[in-house]
Amino acid sequence: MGIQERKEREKERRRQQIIVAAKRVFSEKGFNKATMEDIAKEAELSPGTLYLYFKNKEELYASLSLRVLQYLHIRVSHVNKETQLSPDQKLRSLIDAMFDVYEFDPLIIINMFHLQSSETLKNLSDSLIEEIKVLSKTSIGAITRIFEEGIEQGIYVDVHPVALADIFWSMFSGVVLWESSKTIISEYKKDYLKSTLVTAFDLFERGIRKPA
Amino acid sequence: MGIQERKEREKERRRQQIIVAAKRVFSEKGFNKATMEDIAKEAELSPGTLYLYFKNKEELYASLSLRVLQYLHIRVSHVNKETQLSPDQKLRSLIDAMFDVYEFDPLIIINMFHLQSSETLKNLSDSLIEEIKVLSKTSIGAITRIFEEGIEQGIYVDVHPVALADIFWSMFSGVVLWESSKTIISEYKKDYLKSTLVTAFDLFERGIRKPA
Amino acid sequence: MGIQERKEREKERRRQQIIVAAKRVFSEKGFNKATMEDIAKEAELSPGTLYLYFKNKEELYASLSLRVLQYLHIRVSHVNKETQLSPDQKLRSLIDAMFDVYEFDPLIIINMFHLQSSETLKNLSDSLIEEIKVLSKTSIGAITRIFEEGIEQGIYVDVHPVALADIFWSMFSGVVLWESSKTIISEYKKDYLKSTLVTAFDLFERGIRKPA
Amino acid sequence: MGIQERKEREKERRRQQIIVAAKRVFSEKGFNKATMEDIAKEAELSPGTLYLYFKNKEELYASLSLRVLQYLHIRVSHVNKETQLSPDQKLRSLIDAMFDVYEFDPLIIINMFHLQSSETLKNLSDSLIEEIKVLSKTSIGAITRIFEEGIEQGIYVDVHPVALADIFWSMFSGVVLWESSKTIISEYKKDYLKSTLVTAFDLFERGIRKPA
DNA sequence: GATGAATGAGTATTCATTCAT
DNA sequence: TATGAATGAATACTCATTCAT
Repeated sequence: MGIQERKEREKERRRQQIIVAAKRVFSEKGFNKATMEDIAKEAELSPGTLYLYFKNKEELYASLSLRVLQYLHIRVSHVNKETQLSPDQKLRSLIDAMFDVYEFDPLIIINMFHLQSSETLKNLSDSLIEEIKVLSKTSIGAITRIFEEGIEQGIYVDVHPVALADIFWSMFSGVVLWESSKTIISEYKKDYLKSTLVTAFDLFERGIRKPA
Repeated sequence: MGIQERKEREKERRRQQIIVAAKRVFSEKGFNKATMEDIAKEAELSPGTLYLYFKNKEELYASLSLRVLQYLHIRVSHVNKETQLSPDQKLRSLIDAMFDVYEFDPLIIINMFHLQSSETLKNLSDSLIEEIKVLSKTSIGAITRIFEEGIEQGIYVDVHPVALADIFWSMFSGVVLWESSKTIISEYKKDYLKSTLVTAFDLFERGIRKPA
Repeated sequence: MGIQERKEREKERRRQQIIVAAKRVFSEKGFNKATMEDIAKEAELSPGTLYLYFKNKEELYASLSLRVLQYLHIRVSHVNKETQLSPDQKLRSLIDAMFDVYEFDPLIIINMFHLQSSETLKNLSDSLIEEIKVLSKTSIGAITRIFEEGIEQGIYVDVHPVALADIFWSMFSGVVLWESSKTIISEYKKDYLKSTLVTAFDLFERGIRKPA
Repeated sequence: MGIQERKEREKERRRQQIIVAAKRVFSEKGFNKATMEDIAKEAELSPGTLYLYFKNKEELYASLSLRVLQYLHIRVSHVNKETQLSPDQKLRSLIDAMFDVYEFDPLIIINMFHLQSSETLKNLSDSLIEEIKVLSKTSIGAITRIFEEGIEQGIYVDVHPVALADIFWSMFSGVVLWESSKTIISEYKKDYLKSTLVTAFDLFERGIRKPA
């Protein structure tokens, strides 16, 4: 391992250290109430150091969403590569992947919608925006292809596969968001979320399957 | 009309004037980038006046969500009162109501999740929090009853009706959120949202209906 | 009683009503934390009405001090007019007057030093400033004359009588201020104040009396 | 000198720089009319920096009084330690100390009464309040002991020594306050203050001394 | 690279004062 | 006279960001 490479590795380690701290702080306080100093303290670094690794607060925040997207991308691409699986088996696999995405970072999905604000996007570097767009597009693309296959094989109803993919993702994030917010506003339990997700995916499957 | 009553009316008019301005400004800039001065200017009032009608910025913001909830509540309650309708017809009616909710304020649904933060709730008056909770609960309750009926009559699959109501609402808000964010992140069109909603509700209906 | 006169009387009643309310509020909250609305509420009037009787907040505040000064003036002048009294008897009388001044408004003496700020004086009407100056001067003048007499008669030590009057007043207000502040900063009791005043006047008397 | 120590020193230097500026600005404008920006400008620092050294405006203000109290404490304690001095000599020494306190900061004594407001105390950190209380108590305690000695030795009149100490301090601050306020309200000269203090202390001494 | 002290622009909120009714 | 809704100037305080060390 060359010196260059070791440095790269060290640098990446620091980035992760910051990201982990940021995740904790943002999760607890939300974007606005969380201060860069809070995050620096949590990461046991100085505020200045944060700026060596992230252009600004918005970009640090966005990179958290990016991590989930990256994870989603990996899992979903993998499902698609298993050519020997039937569409049904792939959908099962996809749903498993979604549960893993949720386990990977249950709270950050909430925050992914922060990205929507065009005011937010203004402060992100073009390369980061590009990466987010590409990951979003390819992940949704991979999901789309699963449904496409099912439609082609006459198993799923004849609906535009892109719409199916969008609805699939919307339902997933919608349930996560809604159940998370309910835990605060009303008295529902968090454990309830997973069972709701199971039911939701169930309904979805039944909804897209062609009647025999 | 007595003087007292006229004053009440005038006061309510002012509140609406502020709410309308706030909606515009918050929609355009988001909660944080929107300043109270922006809103005051939009409402053609002075900043101080805003505070005669709303305790603080958070409460002004929350009252926007409240309006949607109130509208939702009215529409959904109404559906439930039409006892002569079959569950299927009620579901149709409910879906129509959701479209109207969306038309009523397409952007503010996004903001409803701002309420989730417990930091935000701290700054709201107890009475406002109470009202939000009650409206949320009764609206979801009314939706739940529709599904309950369908299940009792053996038309819908035997799933906990509360879960159905949650998924119904989650799917709706998930699609609205996701499509809204896509219009910025990628190049999809806004008009696409409605057709996605139609498809989503379609799938949902098919998913919950018992196979013949 | 003519209409004119009745109006005058009514007007004076209102002024007193406001002054009494202001005294209560200023005493409790201090000049800065007290708002004009607080005072208006206490007086069961509207904020606007306050401005019909007092130019501004500073002037309302100053008029409280003026009242104490007026009372002081009356009491002290009266002592001086009793020509049949010996200097010693007059000093006794003066001390009695000081106790009455303290009883008249124990807290407002604290506030009299608010007048010192030239920034404050800027906001007072010339006539009010003039009145304060005249009352201060004549009251201190009357006190001075008592000591003057004692010195002339060889009873009191040969010190400039104006200085004696200043020290007399300073000691009085110093004790009131100090004991008031102590009740908050440390754990002394308020009742202690009066006995301290008694001792202080005692010392003063002994201090100015020529040794036999 | 280690780095740690140098930093400490630098930090203390900054605190003093701010305190000196604050003293000037508060003296000139009073607590309310003085703005944090005024003080920052006077200190040639940014407003934000002030908050790195002082929790808030009230605490910055209180720390000025603390300085006088600290100086008073040092001087008064020192007097008391000189065991070879007679009570009379100690009183002389004490009076000299009071003149020095006055020279140290003639205007800030006025402000010490700002502390009295319980509203003000609310905004101070517990540790600062504690320090003020302790300094007040021990300083007054030291003064008390001087009088105690004189009473025990039969030189001074038999009055509670705590009351003597209170009156001594009240007279001092009363004269300073009154003469300061007179320089504005009427046309007296500032130089007059010192001679009044001399006379006041003189009277006090004569007052407490037992007749031969 | 890392630090953390300093910055200073930005803003929610208050409240004395006004004025149309 | 009296009102009280509306004003809008004023300001304490925060915090993302920078940069000398």
